[in-house]
Amino acid sequence: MKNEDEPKDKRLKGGDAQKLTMAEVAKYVGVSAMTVSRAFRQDASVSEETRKRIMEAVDALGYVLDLSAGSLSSRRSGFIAALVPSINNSNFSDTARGITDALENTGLQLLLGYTDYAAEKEEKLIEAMLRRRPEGIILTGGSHTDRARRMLDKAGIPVVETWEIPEEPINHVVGFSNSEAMSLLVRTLASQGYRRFGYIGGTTARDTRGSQRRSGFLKTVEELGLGPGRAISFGVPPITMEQGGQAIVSLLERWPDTEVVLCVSDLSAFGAIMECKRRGMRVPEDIAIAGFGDYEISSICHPSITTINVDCYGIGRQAAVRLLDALQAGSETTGDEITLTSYRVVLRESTDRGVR
Amino acid sequence: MKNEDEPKDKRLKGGDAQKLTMAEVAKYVGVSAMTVSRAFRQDASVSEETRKRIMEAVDALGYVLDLSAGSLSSRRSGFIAALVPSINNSNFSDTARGITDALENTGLQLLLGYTDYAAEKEEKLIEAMLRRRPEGIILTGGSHTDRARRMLDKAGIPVVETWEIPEEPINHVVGFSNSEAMSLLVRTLASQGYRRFGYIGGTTARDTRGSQRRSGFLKTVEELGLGPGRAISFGVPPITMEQGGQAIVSLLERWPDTEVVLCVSDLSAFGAIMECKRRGMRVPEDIAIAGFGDYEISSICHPSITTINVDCYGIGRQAAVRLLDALQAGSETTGDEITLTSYRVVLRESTDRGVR
DNA sequence: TCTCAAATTGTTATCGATACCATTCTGCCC
DNA sequence: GGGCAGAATGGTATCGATAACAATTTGAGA
Repeated sequence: MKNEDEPKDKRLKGGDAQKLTMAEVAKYVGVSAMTVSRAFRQDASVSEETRKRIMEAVDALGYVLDLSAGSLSSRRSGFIAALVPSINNSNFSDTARGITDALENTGLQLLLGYTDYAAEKEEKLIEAMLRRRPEGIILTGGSHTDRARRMLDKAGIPVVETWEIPEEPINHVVGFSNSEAMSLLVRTLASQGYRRFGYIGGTTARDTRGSQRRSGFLKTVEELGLGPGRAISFGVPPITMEQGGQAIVSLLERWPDTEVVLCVSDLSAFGAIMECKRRGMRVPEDIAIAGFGDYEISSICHPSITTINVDCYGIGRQAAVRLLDALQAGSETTGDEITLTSYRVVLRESTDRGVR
Repeated sequence: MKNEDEPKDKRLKGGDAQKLTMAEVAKYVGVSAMTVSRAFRQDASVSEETRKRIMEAVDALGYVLDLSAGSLSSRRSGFIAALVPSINNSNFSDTARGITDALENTGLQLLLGYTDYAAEKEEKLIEAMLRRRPEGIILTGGSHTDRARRMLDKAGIPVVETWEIPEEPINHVVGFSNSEAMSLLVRTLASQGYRRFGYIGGTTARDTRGSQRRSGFLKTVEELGLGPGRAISFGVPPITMEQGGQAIVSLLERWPDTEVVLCVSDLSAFGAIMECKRRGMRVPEDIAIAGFGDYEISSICHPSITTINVDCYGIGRQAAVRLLDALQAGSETTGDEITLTSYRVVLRESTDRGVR
């Protein structure tokens, strides 16, 4: 046991270092590589004394475990893959945070990708992810290409679809009905006396949640006998604040007597409100506006925005927990139940015209 | 070559599948595993005809390449690691998007982590990332624990620090001086006649960019002979819209005659503006307010918010490009230059009192 | 027809850790 | 004191692809 603790600090910036392997740590300590490997895991049986010596050596040498080698032999990659439509949307980044938090201290790491609301990009990403042999995968929505479905099926890992209730779930589901949530908002506002409803959303092809909200809107307006809903499609999802502003202008040009406008998201609602104010209209006195998603901005801005609060973080967290459960259960599949997540209407100033 | 193209579609949901290996594809096609491996890369020399046959087999069998095995033997993980303070902040998610986009079609995949503005969490994440042997790593800021620096040094991979100009850069830098940017904003507003400046930011310990903005503010106010700056610390970074509102109340209680308030970010500025309006103050007539970061909201809201536009996406993109260059260059390190990214003052309604 | 370089394909060793099984050691009990 | 369970440790094969080199085929030119 020579005393070479200090490997002559020769500032080797980016170079020969990194050759370090478990075997060398083992030699340094005077044990076998297998024992070093065990020292890195908690469940393994290594004497406390040996582990301590090994960890000191690891520290002194600056060794860092190589998981890519480990995962090959153990057949466990330690990855969970998750795909969200957009990473810039705070609803989805909340979900991503929920996943990450749930994964903490499980030894699993998140591989995150964003699909840009495109099924083809999702397909490509799924393949890229599967090449890393994730132990489970979390998707947003239930709309996938055939090849994507086949790959997922073949992969034989638990799959969780989130943020909606797919008609044909692949496996696990953690989400809610966007259509019913929007329907609830329509009914709530209708019960407050609103009659002439408008809707603003993106062109539907890519954003399935958006199109479900739209159809929930249309269906409910009809059911309530409030005539055909006045819906505007504007821009490629996700629609921005600015597009929300442009859309409401179109809508009011076409149907000037609209009383209340529901938007596919708070962001477009905010843009719509600001545009109305800029044009001298008062919200909610002249026009009431509501959003969807309960973004931070909606409770802060003036007027504050009526919306649907969705448990974004909880969706991520629960999806990850479902996945962890499924992994624990192993092949004795626990049945493909649907976990419904909560949502609720949050009434705020933007639709508050007092008693009507 | 038996015709077993259709492996009797036996709906094997999550089970025995997945055993598929390159060798089996090879056997199926009647070539060696090596040839299959070559077929997956573009540069490799395989006859077009063979590649086609192999790819058909891959398709028919549903084989998915296993990169964890490949990266072990090729000694290239195909990962780039990136750490950002928060994934929920649109400035940083723009940066993450810039990185991802720059990585497209390079065969490199992003491993993303968020540090929650904590150096200790960063240290843990760096270790977790290094265990995957990334080929390069992108960090936010220049403040790291000693152990983190040592690990990075030892790893011998290119490191890019972003979003600020560290005093002691590890390697590459892509960023700008937060202090000077804030200073520019102060000077610009001073030239418009503002004299009594206030500042709102989080408690400084964790958010180094925030503290640089603060010190840039204080220094410049002093230099201009405008007396000691009136700075409020409020809340743990990142400070929210709501905290921005609370902070400006404190600030105005203490210094009621403040003319203009600069905020560490647009989000807190927005919260501050809304709170002022709620209390019946007019912005900018009674109090002018400015932010930092040029978030989408700032151009849309009313009044629109004066701010510093930062090229968040470009920071990510350029950081990734620097990394790719460094990887290409190999060990002939290309010198540790600093790439400065642009920023500019964007004057909007929230500080526009007309000619003063 | 023969030669030789380039293109294509195959063989074997290896990447660095872990699974699996064998071995050694410790200490307790009858 | 012998036997034996259980803890600690070691040896070897292996995970699934790719590097490196060898072997074979192809085709153009002499």
